[in-house]
Amino acid sequence: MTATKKRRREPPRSYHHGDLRRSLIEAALELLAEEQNWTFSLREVARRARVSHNAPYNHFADKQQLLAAVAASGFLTLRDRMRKAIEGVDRPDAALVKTGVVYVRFGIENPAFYKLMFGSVLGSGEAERPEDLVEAADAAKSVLTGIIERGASSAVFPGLRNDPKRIQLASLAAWSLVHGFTMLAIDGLADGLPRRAFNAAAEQAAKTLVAGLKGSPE
Amino acid sequence: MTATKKRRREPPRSYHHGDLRRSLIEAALELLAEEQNWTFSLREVARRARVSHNAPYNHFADKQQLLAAVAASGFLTLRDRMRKAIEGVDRPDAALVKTGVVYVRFGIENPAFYKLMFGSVLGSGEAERPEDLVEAADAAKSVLTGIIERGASSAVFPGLRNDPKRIQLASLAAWSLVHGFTMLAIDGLADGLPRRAFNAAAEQAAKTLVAGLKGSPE
DNA sequence: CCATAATGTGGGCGTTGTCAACATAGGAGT
DNA sequence: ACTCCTATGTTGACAACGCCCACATTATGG
Repeated sequence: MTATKKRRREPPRSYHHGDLRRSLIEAALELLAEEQNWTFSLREVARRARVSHNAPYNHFADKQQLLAAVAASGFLTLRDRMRKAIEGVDRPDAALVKTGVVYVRFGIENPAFYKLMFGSVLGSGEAERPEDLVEAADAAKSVLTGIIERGASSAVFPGLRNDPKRIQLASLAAWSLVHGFTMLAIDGLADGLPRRAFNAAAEQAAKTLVAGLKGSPE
Repeated sequence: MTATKKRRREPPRSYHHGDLRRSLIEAALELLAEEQNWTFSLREVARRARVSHNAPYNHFADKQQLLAAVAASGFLTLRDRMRKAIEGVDRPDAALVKTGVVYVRFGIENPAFYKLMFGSVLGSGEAERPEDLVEAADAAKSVLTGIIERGASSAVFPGLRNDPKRIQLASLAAWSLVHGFTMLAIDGLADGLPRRAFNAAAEQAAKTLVAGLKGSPE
């Protein structure tokens, strides 16, 4: 697919839009950033993209599916940011802390976006979870898991004993910590921490967990 | 002439309801449990309580306020469960682990309820957060904080040095861990852990953090 | 005993999500 | 080139929603 399509100079003023699917996702992202929630209507998204209120249904089965696509894109950019953040870092313990800080910052800087990623579809009680979304979420998690695996195999985290089961649990704990921290910070439940103290607090929290991983097994 | 009053009859179901406010909250809880989300309409809640679609507005400014009341009640029962769980436990480290497990279990057993507590109002981008709700959330958190304070003053968590600032951060980290773990578990992102493994996993995660707290300061 | 607040009812407005029917454009096969 | 198919867009409609209004009914206290 994506063979070389004829690049018509004709701008998308025609009846057909060109790449409406992407436009809709971008419009949704705009609204999300402006209103800091996803209560905007599908019709409003369509208006932004200058199409009729029913055009979106050619690309998304319903509003949920559009939100799911937005959420998936969020997980992917989050993954990329974490990857970039640890490009030069060798020590797994340092990398883990760094990743946590970047993760939390992403959430705090895009609160509504971050909440949407987890809140709009994943936990909405729908048994039907779009494949793309779950994949994207796993891709983000795999950054954490990868670091912990390296730490386990290089004996930086001796408590894990290089045991896949323990590694899995530790990764889950790490994700839990950063995810929970981010959520609480966004929700304004992180005590009276001033805005710029979040980074330090996140770093401290991550270090506490890493200290636990460095220790011997219980 | 038309306004003839027949007030000799007095069934318990009079024009006024009695305690509609509570009934509405209970109806909302029912719907929440049944549908596992809070997309139900305010009118549906009113129907459950057998009142007109406008009666709720005498007790709640809007739908959000009703959900906020439901959320607040959730935080209070969560607090109670945690308190009860550690009634006989003396050692702060054991109490902390126990509390975490109970916390996670509450969330997993009432997934939609738990998500509502954090998702419907707190993080909805509204600057206006009902006082009751924030208070109730703090009350739940205070159980964790209380344990960590005891651990700090009794030198079970020497890393904290009995320093209020460090205690605050550690409490936040603890809450982050259990909150994040619960959310991920609810969202089905906790790997392929079988349902009954959650307890063990939660316990392990909590222990890892506690191990970090027990260690010396960095 | 009645004025007034508290509480519940019915009607209505503008908007929403989604369905159905129809219109248009671009390609594939002949 | 012509036709037909399919992807994609449009308009129209409907029931349901949140919330506002005016009004009805009860409770209360001066």
